Amino acid sequence: MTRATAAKDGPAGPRGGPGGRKAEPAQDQPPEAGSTRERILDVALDLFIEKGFDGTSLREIAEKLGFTKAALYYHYASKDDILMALHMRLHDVGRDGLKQLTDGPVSLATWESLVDTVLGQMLAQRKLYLMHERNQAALEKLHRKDHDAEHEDLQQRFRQMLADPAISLHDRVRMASSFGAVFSVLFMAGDAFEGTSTQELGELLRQTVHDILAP
Amino acid sequence: MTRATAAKDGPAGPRGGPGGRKAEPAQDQPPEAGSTRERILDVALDLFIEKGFDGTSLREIAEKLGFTKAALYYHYASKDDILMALHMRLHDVGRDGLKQLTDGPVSLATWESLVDTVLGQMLAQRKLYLMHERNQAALEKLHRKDHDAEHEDLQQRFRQMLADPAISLHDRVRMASSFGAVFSVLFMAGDAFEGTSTQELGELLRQTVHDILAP
DNA sequence: GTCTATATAGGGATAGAC
DNA sequence: GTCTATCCCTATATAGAC
Repeated sequence: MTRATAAKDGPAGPRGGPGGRKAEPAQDQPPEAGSTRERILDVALDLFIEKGFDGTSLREIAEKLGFTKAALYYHYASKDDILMALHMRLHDVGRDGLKQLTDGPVSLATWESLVDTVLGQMLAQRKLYLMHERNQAALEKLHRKDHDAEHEDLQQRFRQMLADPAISLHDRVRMASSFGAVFSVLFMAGDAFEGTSTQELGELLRQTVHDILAP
Repeated sequence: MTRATAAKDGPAGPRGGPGGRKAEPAQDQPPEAGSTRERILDVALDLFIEKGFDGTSLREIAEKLGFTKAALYYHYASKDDILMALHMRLHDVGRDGLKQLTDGPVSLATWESLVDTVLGQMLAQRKLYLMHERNQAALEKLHRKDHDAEHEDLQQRFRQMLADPAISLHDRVRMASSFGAVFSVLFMAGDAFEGTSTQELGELLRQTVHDILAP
């Protein structure tokens, strides 16, 4: 395909630090929108969805960007690093949603509002969620290595709540089902709902979620 | 990609068919339960779920079985062949369910009975479905190569119906959601419902599905 | 920041002995 | 049916030039 020549190749200097070279500073800086670093992620995101993480080679990513494999290593220390960066994108998105998660008991009402929040995020960041869904094995492998960083994954928290013995089995099935409703429409239906506006789809799904959780 | 040289259909192993050089049992026979061929699939199934198809090496499979990588090639011509054999297991299971799929119009009632059928199959063949869910990229790649064999996949048929313009958007969302309910409880909830009997889970899910599709 | 060239590892697959 | 040994290829990753 044609390369996305965005005209503005970023300002000089690897601010924040190009992946783990010998002794580079950490890269916790805010990501600049059109930077090469970000463009790499955009391309990788598409390929990881289409061919899977393992099925995608660095050469493919580089070629789509118009340069060679080796150049990627200036921006990311490893292939895993690219996956991790994409994971962090989702992590940032999900942080807001997790804030409303108190440590207290979960009611069907709080669950509904949680699912509503996540639904909004999924509609806005569809590809990011899709990539995660289709590369769970690779992501788990990644997590095993970096067992630092608080693993308050959305997925993990969800599963915890679904296993909460304080909630009746009936309700837990409904909770899981309501999430599955959203998930299947957005990520498993192929292009069956492609022509539908996100707004309309969102409304229909919110209503569905509500009905599933209704007593 | 696999190598381009040499013959593609390596005549290895006890599969019948053209070119099988040894006098071995044909492949279209009923699979013998405890046979090495079946044990290979059992081990591969677990590993493909845990580490993904690409993340699993033939060496790993062989080691779990107590012999070496090369021995696998007596039973299967390639790694893809193993995946395909697992896919066929599911194909066989799904055939019954697809029988009730007429070419006529789909009502919510027929959809419900279809989901009920699939639910039963999923409860009985949980790992097989889970493997498919977690290796969609690899399976799609496989399908591209073998563009023979009628691909009336369950997934494909489902998506077709969900895109049917003769059905209202509202109903199609409900249809997808009902499937997602089943899916999420069985495959996305981790071990949250591990302690629950399949019967009880089945009943709760059938009721949920019914409620989602109810007018 | 990107290139060429290269090191290195691991995987799938084959040949032929037993 | 399984083994050892080997081939070939592709992939990640590194070194150093420009």
